[in-house]
Amino acid sequence: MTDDGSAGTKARRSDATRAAILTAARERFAADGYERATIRAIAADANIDPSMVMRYYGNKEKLFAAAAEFDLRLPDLTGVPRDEIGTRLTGHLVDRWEHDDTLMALLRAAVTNQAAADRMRELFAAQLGPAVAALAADPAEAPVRAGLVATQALGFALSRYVLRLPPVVALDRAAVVAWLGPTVQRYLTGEQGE
Amino acid sequence: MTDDGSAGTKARRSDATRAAILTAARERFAADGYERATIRAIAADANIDPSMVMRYYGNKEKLFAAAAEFDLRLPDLTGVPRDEIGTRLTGHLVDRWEHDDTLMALLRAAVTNQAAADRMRELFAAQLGPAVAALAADPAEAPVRAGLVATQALGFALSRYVLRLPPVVALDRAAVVAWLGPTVQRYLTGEQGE
DNA sequence: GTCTATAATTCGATAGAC
DNA sequence: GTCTATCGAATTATAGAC
Repeated sequence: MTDDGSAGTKARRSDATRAAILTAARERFAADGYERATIRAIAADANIDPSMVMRYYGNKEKLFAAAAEFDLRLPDLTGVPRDEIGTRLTGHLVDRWEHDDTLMALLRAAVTNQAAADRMRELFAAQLGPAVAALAADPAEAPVRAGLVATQALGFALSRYVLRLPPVVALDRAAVVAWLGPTVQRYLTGEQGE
Repeated sequence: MTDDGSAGTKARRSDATRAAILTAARERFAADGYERATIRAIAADANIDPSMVMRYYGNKEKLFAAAAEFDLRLPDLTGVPRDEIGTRLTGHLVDRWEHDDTLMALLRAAVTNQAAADRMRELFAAQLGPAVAALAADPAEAPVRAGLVATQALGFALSRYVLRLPPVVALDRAAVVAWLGPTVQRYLTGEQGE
């Protein structure tokens, strides 16, 4: 990041090592949580020496910060038919959970690590919040609606990927969207108590 | 438990100590999760020597098992008007979260500890599952419905008490019931995609 | 850039005096 | 029953040789 070297196209040898460390870190943080994911184990997964992790990322906290960088990549929903945005958003979120370890790392770590919880709050405030605000009739209630969507999205991920509640694990993608989609739809566009 | 002594009404001195340990353990496990809740810290909270914790409960795992014993105390919903069971169940669950550290201890620990996750699965299978089955038109789909209720209930608790997402923390009890009640109602008695 | 050696802590658990 | 002392293991992090 700080030194581009002489050739712009030539990747430094260390870049591959850095990337390998990040991948291994994401997997370990996702599988074990913050405190049980050790630098030694991450280094072993990346086939390097533990001291290299320290050299590249300074300490465990900064390594986590780098590994937990995440973009929800929310699609633009303003053009979608209003009664379909719940299912569309639900489907997108399921796909993001399913194919990227980063959200799992963030979730598992956020339960026992303050910095990770801060990051998670920031993620929803900076990414989900604005997306919901763009859809809301009344911008003032956008934060609440985004928060409600978060409860269902996070609860689904917790139940399916962390706790592995059998009936929740058994649902296929279509069933998840069919069950959770209307809930998300109501949180985005509906009213209390109906 | 194993020795009643000579007088049935006289509590042994050790009973108070055991209870103090359990209370402190629940608070620490709830606040810090399984690995960060140390036996030393629990003993300090209970104003006793750390070795006493080991003497009474053997090891950390058994201490957690004792501290995480929990009863959801689900009310009988069979007499409640069918369209009100969602709000009734939601209100009850919020109250259970709010006034007992045990569920928080279980949730925080379950994210990084296998035994705690097993306990959480067992809790829902043994307590929420049957209650939902008693209400379901088709008993075969009761587990799925109970699982869906779990995703929303756990996601709410995670967002409000663990991650402390500001918009979710700001909701008062009535708003929580008004927003989440209909969701739980649909999971209990409704259909997919509507 | 890479690795060895090790410092400095912290934790669960045990042994044994009183 | 209670406490002191400590073991053995594991962790993050650093210093320094090559």
